Amino acid sequence: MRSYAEYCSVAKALDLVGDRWSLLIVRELLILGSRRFGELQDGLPGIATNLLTERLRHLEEAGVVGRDEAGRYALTPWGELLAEPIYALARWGAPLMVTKGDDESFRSHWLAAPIAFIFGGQDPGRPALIAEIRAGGEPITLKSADGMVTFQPGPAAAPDLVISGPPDAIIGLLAGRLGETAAAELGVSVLGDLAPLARLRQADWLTGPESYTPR
Amino acid sequence: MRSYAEYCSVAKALDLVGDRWSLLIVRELLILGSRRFGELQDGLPGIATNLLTERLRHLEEAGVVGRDEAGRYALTPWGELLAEPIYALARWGAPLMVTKGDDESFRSHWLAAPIAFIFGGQDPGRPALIAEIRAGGEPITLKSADGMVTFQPGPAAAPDLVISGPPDAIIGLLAGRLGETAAAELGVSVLGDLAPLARLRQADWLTGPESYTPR
DNA sequence: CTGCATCCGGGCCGATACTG
DNA sequence: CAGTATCGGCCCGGATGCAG
Repeated sequence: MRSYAEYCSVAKALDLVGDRWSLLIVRELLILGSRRFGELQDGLPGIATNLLTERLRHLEEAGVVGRDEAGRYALTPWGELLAEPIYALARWGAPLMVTKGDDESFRSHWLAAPIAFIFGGQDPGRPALIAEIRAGGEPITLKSADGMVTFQPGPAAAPDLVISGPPDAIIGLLAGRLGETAAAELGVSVLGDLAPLARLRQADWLTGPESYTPR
Repeated sequence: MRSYAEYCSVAKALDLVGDRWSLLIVRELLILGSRRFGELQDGLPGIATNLLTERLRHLEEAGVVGRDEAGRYALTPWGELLAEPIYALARWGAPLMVTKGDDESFRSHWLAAPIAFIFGGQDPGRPALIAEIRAGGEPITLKSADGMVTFQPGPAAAPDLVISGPPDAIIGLLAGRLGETAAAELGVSVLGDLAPLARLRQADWLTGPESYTPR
């Protein structure tokens, strides 16, 4: 992208990561760690290979992305700092997540951001729990331990709870916006007890004031 | 911009504000409040008028921007929430601000972000102070009162301190990266006592670890 | 003067084919 | 698997025109 040529930090940041796809490439590396070209491509449905190549080269030049011994792409320490702007954008876009359009693609690891907001922070009183979430594609694991809730891609070894269903309904259930019966009507099936999960929840993500809802 | 069509909060946010210029339009409205078309144009050097029109329409449709009684553009409550992602981006891009290129345009109100980081937070022990900063174009005012430092566009009525000079040197001085003599060599002139200003400073913006410096 | 609409050249994007 | 090459089309940039 052509530079804005402004002596402004926002403009300079956008000069580096403002191109189409760039921030989504960073999102992939942020959530999943180092990735190969083909893995990135899978997490960016519809991206053209030449664009992925060009963006990666550009991000490498800028010092945002590097390559490990195995030739896989990974964020540099400076690139990791993009977590803040990206998660801030994700939180801002949260009201747009109430329903999933049929034409929209989905990868289960994209649930990392919602999970980070809903179960964020530390709380010593929070019960330990391992939940496996199956929202399509590869399952993901949500683990509560030592008062912290963490996200992991991949299935859980010994889950206390397994939740399966469409992603929008699962987000509604996790966020507390939908009850178990309401979620069940939307196709969510639960194996195990949901009550401990409700005690993990911190934020009212997606349940903010009406006035913030777009349109 | 064409939609990413992903069920992901980041992608959906970028569907709305990921176009070229969009976030900079929001930056203008965030810093300066409601603005007219021509005022926006002045704060976005190089934007084509048709693009400004198109972006404003798009942001209006999305519920990010509205118009007041006088027909001026202003952020909606939801649009105001973009402050977080935009300021996060600004902070991330901070290491790129050490020097100003000659080809880069500058508007003094863009100093709002640096000032917010350098003098952020509340601190009851902070002295009261009014400083006028002349970095080119319209002066801006930095006011410390009740432990908070605030930014205002426009000159100060009764400043305790007036700082004039090129923007990059002024940022270096404000951030504490440059001493008064070093800043003077770069063309900064100071009227009044700088010592109280140094006591306002909170963050080590732009003085972070070397490893974060790109390239 | 402000706020836009139109037009056009060029560059960026998207899709597919192709190669080591 | 990891890109490179190519090409049509859309978006961007800059200039111009115009109505209130």
